[in-house]
Amino acid sequence: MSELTSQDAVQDEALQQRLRDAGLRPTRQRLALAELLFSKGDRHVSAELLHEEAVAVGVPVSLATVYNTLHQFNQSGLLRAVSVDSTKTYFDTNTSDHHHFFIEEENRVVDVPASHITVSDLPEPPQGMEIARVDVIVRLREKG
Amino acid sequence: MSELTSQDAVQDEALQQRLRDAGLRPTRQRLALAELLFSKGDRHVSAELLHEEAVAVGVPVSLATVYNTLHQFNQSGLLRAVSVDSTKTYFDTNTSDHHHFFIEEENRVVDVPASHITVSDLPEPPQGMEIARVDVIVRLREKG
DNA sequence: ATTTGTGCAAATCGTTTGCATCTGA
DNA sequence: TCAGATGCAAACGATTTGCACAAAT
Repeated sequence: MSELTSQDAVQDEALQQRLRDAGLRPTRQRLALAELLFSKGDRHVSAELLHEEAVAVGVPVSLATVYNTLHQFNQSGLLRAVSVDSTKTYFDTNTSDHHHFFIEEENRVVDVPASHITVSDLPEPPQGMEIARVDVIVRLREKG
Repeated sequence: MSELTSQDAVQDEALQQRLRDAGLRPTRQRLALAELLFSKGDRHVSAELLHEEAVAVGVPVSLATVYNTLHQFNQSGLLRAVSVDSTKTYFDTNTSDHHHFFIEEENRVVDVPASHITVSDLPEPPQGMEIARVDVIVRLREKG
């Protein structure tokens, strides 16, 4: 059962470890979703899209499980939720400190190239509060 | 019918004009909602809250009309929609250029004091795109 | 064996829409 | 008069939940 020596098997092991490190059991579904999420570079996916992809590659997860999984990944730091347009939630596989472009016409989220954008002159937070994170959304429109 | 000389009547006229200037008929409901929105300083309201307030002061608008009205006000520049948490839309009566604090525990949006926050080193937008707006959300948590 | 995850369908929540009725200019 | 506005209830899309079943340690 553990005799495979292909790249796939090696990658599987890595993903399994990654899930374990996050405190999550490496189940079939979670592994499949993790692979879709993390083996194609940085992505910004919606639950619906991820669900479609999973079904397409022959892993018939339920939509509910996709939602559960995305939230678990988000909580354990494997993903980061991005709030841009109040109708859908997008999950970003890039968890490092960065900001986003949002193309309204296409409902698409894109990372701002690293190290760009400097936010300075931040105000004092109100009494007893501290800054958890600063999100910058650069909204784009077609040049006209 | 137009013999009132109280402050209320004067304010009503001002609101009526404001709606007319925005290209909207000053109907009973729109006037009532405008008054709730614009006579208490800067506010960040959800459709649900505004609806409750209207009913509370004896103006039984329907929720659908509240949504319509908020969107019309948004489109005509009287309000500005703020996307912070993907579940609800908040409308900001302050339409000037400014940014927001968001207190996650309480689901509350607060203006960042004017003139604070400088965003610099903005990246080039992708081909054929231009920057429509830059939104900064400073997410706050309780200090602990 | 026990704990944790999964699937399904139903429920929920915010928001939108269709359509008959009303109302302001 | 009559375009535009409103209310209601039904429709909607994204997300959550309850619970019986299945899989992982």
